[in-house]
Amino acid sequence: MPTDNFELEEFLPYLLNQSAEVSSLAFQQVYKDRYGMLRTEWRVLFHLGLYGSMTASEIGGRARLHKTKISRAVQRLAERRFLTRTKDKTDRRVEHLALTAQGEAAYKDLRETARQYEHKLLSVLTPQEGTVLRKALIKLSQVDPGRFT
Amino acid sequence: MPTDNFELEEFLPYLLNQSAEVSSLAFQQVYKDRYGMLRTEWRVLFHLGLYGSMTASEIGGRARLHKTKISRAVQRLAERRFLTRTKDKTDRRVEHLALTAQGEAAYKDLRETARQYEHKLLSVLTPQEGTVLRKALIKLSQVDPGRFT
DNA sequence: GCTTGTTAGTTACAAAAACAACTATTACAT
DNA sequence: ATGTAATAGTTGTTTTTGTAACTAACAAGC
Repeated sequence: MPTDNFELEEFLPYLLNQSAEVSSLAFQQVYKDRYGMLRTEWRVLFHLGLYGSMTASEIGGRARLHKTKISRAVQRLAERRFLTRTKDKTDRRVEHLALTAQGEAAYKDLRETARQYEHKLLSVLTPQEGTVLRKALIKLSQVDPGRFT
Repeated sequence: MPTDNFELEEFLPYLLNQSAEVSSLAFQQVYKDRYGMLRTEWRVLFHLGLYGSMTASEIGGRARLHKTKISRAVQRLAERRFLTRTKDKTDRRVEHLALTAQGEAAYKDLRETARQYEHKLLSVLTPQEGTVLRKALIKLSQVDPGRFT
């Protein structure tokens, strides 16, 4: 039985992954069951609901999602009439994406569910932990990935 | 431009996922480049390195990994001589897994790298943030996933 | 004009994950 | 003892993802 002072259970990337997984699971079930959406689709939906009409690459920039993922998510969302795509007049490469009424409704429903869900999550923590956690996560998620290497 | 008080960038599962992804990326590169390992393989290796000989399902219980993932990770690790599998005498269903010398060496190397890497990650945060973050994550990761639903 | 480079987005193929069904072995209840 | 359920682990099939190569349109330099 080896003994050393390294604890896997305290290794930050490990903890982050475990927490992310646990905290996503129940919510994932919601958008999957109610709307048959995948994680990327949900994200695209939320970006559009939150910031209005955007292009695929704008979403990609904000959400750190690869363009192929977005392309496929947009396709599926369009097929299911959650969003519409309209070509830009001046630059025919870009497409403006916007939620349909149905997409808007799904967004609002999920947003409300998300709010409640987050509330439940936070109830596991003290208020101070909640605040600091969020702050720390914002810092971490904004780290330049190339910073180490 | 819709305005409402819900901020995607502050939604906890979203933040957790983003941070987990960012924080895993650089380290993932290490075990991939140096040992050709996948994430699950690295986890299995670490569990064995940390807790000594274990069975596949013990690892699964601790790491919350599905048995099929473990099965395949163990296969690959065994092929590459990072671990050995020996059948239990009394219960012929179970196999005891243990690191080979080579596996032990890889584990130690990666553990040291992990330590340093974590140090760099933490340098983005204040000491207080680091402590509280870890505590909060431990709480979150231990939440029963069925608690909501 | 034309050549070269860049950007938006798609498509094709390979790698990995998820899920379900399976074998083998042990436990347990009648 | 024997039929049923449970456990350990594997295998096969389907989804998703990752990666690279591609088309189309614009931009810039000459």
